[in-house]
Amino acid sequence: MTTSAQSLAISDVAALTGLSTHTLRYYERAGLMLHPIDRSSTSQRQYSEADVTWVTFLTKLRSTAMPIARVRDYVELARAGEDTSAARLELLLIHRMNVVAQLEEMTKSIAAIDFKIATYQERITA
Amino acid sequence: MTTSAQSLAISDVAALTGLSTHTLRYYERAGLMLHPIDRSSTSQRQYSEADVTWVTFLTKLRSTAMPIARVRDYVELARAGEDTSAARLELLLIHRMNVVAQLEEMTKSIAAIDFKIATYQERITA
DNA sequence: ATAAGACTTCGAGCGCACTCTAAGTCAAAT
DNA sequence: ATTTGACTTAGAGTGCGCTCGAAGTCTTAT
Repeated sequence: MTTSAQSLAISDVAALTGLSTHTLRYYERAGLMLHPIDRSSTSQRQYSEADVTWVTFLTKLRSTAMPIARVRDYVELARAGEDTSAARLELLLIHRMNVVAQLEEMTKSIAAIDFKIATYQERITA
Repeated sequence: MTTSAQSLAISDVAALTGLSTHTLRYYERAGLMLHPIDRSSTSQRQYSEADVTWVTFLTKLRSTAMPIARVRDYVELARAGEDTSAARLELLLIHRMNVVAQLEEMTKSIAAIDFKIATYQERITA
């Protein structure tokens, strides 16, 4: 239900990002968007390309387990203007450390699972 | 509060595994243990080394986002006896695929985050 | 002997992140 | 003209995984 080359309907954004329209509205309500999404004359949301770019980045933060509240902190800094760059950088660097720790833990876990898998495979082929 | 060299109190297991005593009891109630944990004469739980080994593996499954219900499926297979080995192997192999997919997604996400971090660092040093 | 503290049970409560419902408006298709 | 289906809102409901509370028992230290 695209209304122009420049603006996308919520269903388009849902299709592009893999989020449901419910979730997109929820994210906006939860203060995770950089600004309220533009509305048509009939008050339907009109997403810009930049909005989609942001939603896409947002899903990267979420898929690395950044809590909604932290994303909101980041967004509030972004809305506060250019002089919060250092604070936003710090927030991302701290998050990056968490992600690296998660990856390490998962890597250790998969090694344990692989070990178990190997014992099953030996047992079964025997 | 260890009661012997062979059996461990719930608080010991909590300390060893990083889980809370509440969580250990919850896991048992939820059917995630291979069998009910032995009790002392005063009905306090007495964990064996094998129990701790299992809890440790269980935390590996959980830390790779295996749902409680799937862990329970695995445990029920294990309880059903030796001839469910193939089914347990299959369950672990499917889980392994999920974990690899998660790792890939997180790796893509961290790349996007790193890109963003780099733009902040350029902006700040400029 | 008494007090402190760890244990027990069962069930309720919580936090997170959606996810859905209901009632209503609007636009495009037949 | 009417039906279909997507959209809107506010608020309630859901599912998961714990997490806690209350009331009581038992052990250990003073």
